[in-house]
Amino acid sequence: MTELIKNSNISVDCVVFGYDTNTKSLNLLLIKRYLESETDHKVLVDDYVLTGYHIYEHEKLDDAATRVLKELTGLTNQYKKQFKAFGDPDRLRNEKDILWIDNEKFNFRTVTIAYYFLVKTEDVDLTHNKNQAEWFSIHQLPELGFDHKKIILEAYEDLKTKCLAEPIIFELLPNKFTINDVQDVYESILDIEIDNRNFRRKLINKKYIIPLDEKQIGVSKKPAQLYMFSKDVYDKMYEKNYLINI
Amino acid sequence: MTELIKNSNISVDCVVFGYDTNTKSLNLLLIKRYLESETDHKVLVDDYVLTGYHIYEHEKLDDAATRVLKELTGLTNQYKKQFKAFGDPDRLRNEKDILWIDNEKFNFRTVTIAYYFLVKTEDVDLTHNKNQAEWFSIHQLPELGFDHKKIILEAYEDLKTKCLAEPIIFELLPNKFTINDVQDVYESILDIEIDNRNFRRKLINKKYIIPLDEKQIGVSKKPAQLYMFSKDVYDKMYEKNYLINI
DNA sequence: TTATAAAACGTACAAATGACGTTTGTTTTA
DNA sequence: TAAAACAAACGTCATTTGTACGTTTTATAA
Repeated sequence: MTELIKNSNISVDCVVFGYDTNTKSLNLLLIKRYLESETDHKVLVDDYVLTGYHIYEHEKLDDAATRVLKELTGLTNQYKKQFKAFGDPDRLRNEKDILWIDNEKFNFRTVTIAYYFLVKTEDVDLTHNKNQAEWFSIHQLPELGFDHKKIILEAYEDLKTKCLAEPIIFELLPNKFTINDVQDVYESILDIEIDNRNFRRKLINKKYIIPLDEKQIGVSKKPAQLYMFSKDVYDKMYEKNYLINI
Repeated sequence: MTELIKNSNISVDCVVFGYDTNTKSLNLLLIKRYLESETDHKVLVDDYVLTGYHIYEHEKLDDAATRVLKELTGLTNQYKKQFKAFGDPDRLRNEKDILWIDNEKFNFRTVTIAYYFLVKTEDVDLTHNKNQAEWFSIHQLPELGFDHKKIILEAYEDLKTKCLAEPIIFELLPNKFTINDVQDVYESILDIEIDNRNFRRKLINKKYIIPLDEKQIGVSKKPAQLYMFSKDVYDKMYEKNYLINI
């Protein structure tokens, strides 16, 4: 970590998706932006933004995103995807969207490389963070600064597509989970209802969904069978099936 | 179009995929890079690169990519996808990979926003181009400069995934095509063999594959039925099917 | 002991897929 | 002019997968 590239016009922005096992909901981690004018203390902006920062001189893009996530959540080794770059010349040029960095006005064109991360909300300790970070339901977003609403919506679309094609869903689950836990995550992300009986059969038949010699404990009804996901088995058995799905 | 951002460290690079109906092959448009040292005229680089250029001050990223494609091929309105940004700090720092722009050495870190385009090779007139542009089979690429091999391979992977999920294949076909034409494109892109009888049945049953009152002309065997693709019908009937395919 | 409710299993049918064989129709050649 | 050649187009069948439900099991709580 050395210093910032002078006058850098490249940044990373992180869309942090957090799944909350308790509420069974997909959430988004945003930080409060609250700025007053220097002269009359009138509130200029009072909204939320994604976390992002400029890239250090000798830093890879991926590493910059990882660093930003760590600063925000303390987490490392989370699932990460670079999904799009945003760089329209006017994307930071709204009257109210003047960005302040180290007390300097910063409103020239900035290209941001946008990433999304998958985390479990329970893993994040918001009180340890210097930013005013909060979780928001993906379906009830607050007022957002810059073009961050657009970035979020594109990240969400990408996530939905991705979770249908690859087993990233298990990034949001504990090591030991029930079939219904998996269904809950799918339903939260995709915002759909799934037939439990068919879903259960489909999942149980996967070789990489491995039943454990354990059941749920501390539940007030019939405890469910616990399973784990084996990435090894998945990777070994997996060969791209060229199913033309148009 | 105004002037370049001074000391800009952002560029676009274009991966131009071209389908050749005659050879039934997927090709890539690359430009020759040939540089000698100033002192002893030793050949420093003699390889190929993608076309790319820096972004004008008031230009959107997408527009920059479109401009680069037009300068290279004369084509506009081609299918375009921004698929990844590449910006590792050392990506242009190889000894031989010094980039010259307007006779000035340019070797600091540059982030490039990479796009791919789909074109028909027959639409491109290479002689009209000031660059030494050539088509290469996707399976027989020449020596490539910078990190362009990596960029190409990632573009190709993205294309393969994309063409399985969305009907972008028709961007590579004439308005009127036969079922076998479509199969040829899939086989070229995915590098697989498809059973013609099953493929034909599958395609004919799609409502947006519309049979015309026309057949092939000038063929030396039984002329095939011609079809067209209706994007209207596709868009109307299409609702995302949440088929979990893990 | 029984009621409860989620977990887990089962059935029936429709639709899609995969692996083939057969027929059709046009052009070429014998 | 008939036959050969060959791609186009159609057909069959077993298997898998998807969809829509009904039923049984089982641990806990009343």
